[in-house]
Amino acid sequence: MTTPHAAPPLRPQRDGTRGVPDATVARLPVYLRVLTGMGERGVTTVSSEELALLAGVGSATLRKDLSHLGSYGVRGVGYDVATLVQHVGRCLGLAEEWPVVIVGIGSLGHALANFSGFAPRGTRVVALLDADPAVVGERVAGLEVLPADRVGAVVAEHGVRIAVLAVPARAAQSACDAVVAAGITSVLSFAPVELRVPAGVELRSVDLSTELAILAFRERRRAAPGAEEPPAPLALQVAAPGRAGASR
Amino acid sequence: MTTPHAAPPLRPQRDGTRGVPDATVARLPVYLRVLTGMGERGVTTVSSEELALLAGVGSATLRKDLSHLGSYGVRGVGYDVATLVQHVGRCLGLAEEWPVVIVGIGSLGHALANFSGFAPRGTRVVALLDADPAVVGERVAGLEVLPADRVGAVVAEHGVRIAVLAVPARAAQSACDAVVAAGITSVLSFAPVELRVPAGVELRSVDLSTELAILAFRERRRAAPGAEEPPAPLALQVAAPGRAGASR
DNA sequence: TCATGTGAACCAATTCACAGCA
DNA sequence: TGCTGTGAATTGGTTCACATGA
Repeated sequence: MTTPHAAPPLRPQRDGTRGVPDATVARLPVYLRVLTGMGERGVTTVSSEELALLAGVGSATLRKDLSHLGSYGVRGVGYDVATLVQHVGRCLGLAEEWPVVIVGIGSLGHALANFSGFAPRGTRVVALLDADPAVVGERVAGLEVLPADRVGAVVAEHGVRIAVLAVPARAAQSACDAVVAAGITSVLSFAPVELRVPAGVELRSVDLSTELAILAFRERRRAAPGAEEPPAPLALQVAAPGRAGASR
Repeated sequence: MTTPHAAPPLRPQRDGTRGVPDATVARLPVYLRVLTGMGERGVTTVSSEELALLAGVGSATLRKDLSHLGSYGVRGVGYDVATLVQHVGRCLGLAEEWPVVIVGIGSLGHALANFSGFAPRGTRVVALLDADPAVVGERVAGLEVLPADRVGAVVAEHGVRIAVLAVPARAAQSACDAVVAAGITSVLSFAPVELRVPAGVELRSVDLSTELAILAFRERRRAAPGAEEPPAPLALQVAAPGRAGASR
C-alpha cells in the first residue's frame, strides 16, 4: 500500500490488481515463465535488465509492468525470484485452479488436451466435449470425451467459466453460442472465423493462418525493395538488417 | 510537440505497401477472411460499417486501415468485395504461395499439418520434420516426415523462409537455432518458452498457457470486488455488466 | 445525398531520465 | 555505488467529425 491515488494508467480500479494495463497483463505470463525457470535453476535474485533481456522486452517496460503489482524489488539489488513468482502468479489468478473445458476433440483438441497436461499451471482441463458420436466415449489424456450437449451439466457441476474451442470453422459459432448459453464467460477459440459473443463474454482468438499471414507480410516487405513480385528465394542467408524479432 | 507535422504513422516507407502500421497488418487477415466469405456468398459490395461489424472493429478503424493500402472504395457506395479481396491479399503477400516447414510432428504438429490443408491460402506446407526416428517416415497429410537434420536441404530446395515449431519446450531453442542456421527468417513457435533469435529473424509465439492465463486474469478481475480469494464459482449466469468481449 | 478518406483530438503504451533508497 | 520506481516526454494507435467526391 502506498499513495491514496497516484494512478497513472488505471481502469475502474477497486482492489490491488485493478488498473493493470492490458499490455502488461499480456506480458506477465512471459515473466512468470522465465522466473519459474530461474527459480528451478536455483537463481534467487534477478535485475530488471537481466529479466527483461530473457523476456524479450525493455528493462523500463519490465519495471513499469512490475510496479503495477506493487513494490517487490530492492533498490540497488534487484528482485527476489521467489517473491516475484509469488506475486505475479497471484496477480494472474494462478493461485486458484481454473477449471476449463475443451470443445472439439479432433486432432487439435487432442493436442491441446495432452499439451495442457504439463504446461499451464492455474488451469485444469476438467472435461472434453465433442458433438461427433464416433469420438464420444474415447479416452484422451485421462478424460472420457463427453457428448457436446452435456456442456450445461459439466459447466454447472465444475463451475467452469473458461472454454477452449477446437472445432472446425463451420461449427464454431454454434459451439460458441452453446458454451455461452451454458454459462461460460471466457472463450479461447482456435477456429479460423470471427465469432460473435454477447457483451460481457471475453473472447480470444488464435488462428494459424492469421499468424502465417502476418509473417508472410513481413517476409514480403523485406523481400520487396520496390518490386511487386518478389522472386522465389533459393539461396538464403541469415542476419538481414531488419528489426529484431520479438514475440507478442 | 506539434512542430513537425510529418507523415501520420509511416515507417521507413519506400513502396506502396510500406508504412502499414503493425496493428493494421494484424487485422488485415481478419478482413480478408470476412471478405472472402462474402464473396463466396455472392455479395459484391460492402460498406465500412457492415464490414467493420463483421470483423469486430470500429468503422473508422476499418476505413483508416484500408486507406493505408490505397483508395479502393467508392464514396457514397462502399467497397467492391472482389477488388478488396484482391488488394488486401496482395498486400499480405498472399498472391504468392509461401512454402512453410513444420518442425515437430507430435500431436500438435499433426494437427497443424492437417489444419493447414484447408485453412490458410498464401502458404503451403512443403515439408514435415522431426528428430524422433519413430516418427520419421510416417505419412501425415500427404507428406512423409523427414529427419530433422534434413532441414538445411529442404529449406534450400524449396526456398523456404517460414518455419513453424511444434516441438516440446525443452527442444524448442535448439530446433529454432537449427532452422535459423538453415536459412529460415520467420519463425512461428507454439512452444511455451521464450526463444532467442538473431536480429533480422522474425519470431511470433503462440502459447496456450499464456492465453489461458490472460483469460483467467480477466475472470479473476470480474469475480473479485475487492477480495483476494474469489470463491470457487458454482452457479453461473450470462450477461455480466463488463465490457464487450473482443478478440485481439 | 450518401459513405469514403483524412486531418485533428484523444488515449494508451513505451521510453527516457532521474530522484530515492538499500 | 548501484538498481528500483516513477514523473515526464514521446511514440503509436484509435476515435471523432467533416470535407470531399461519386
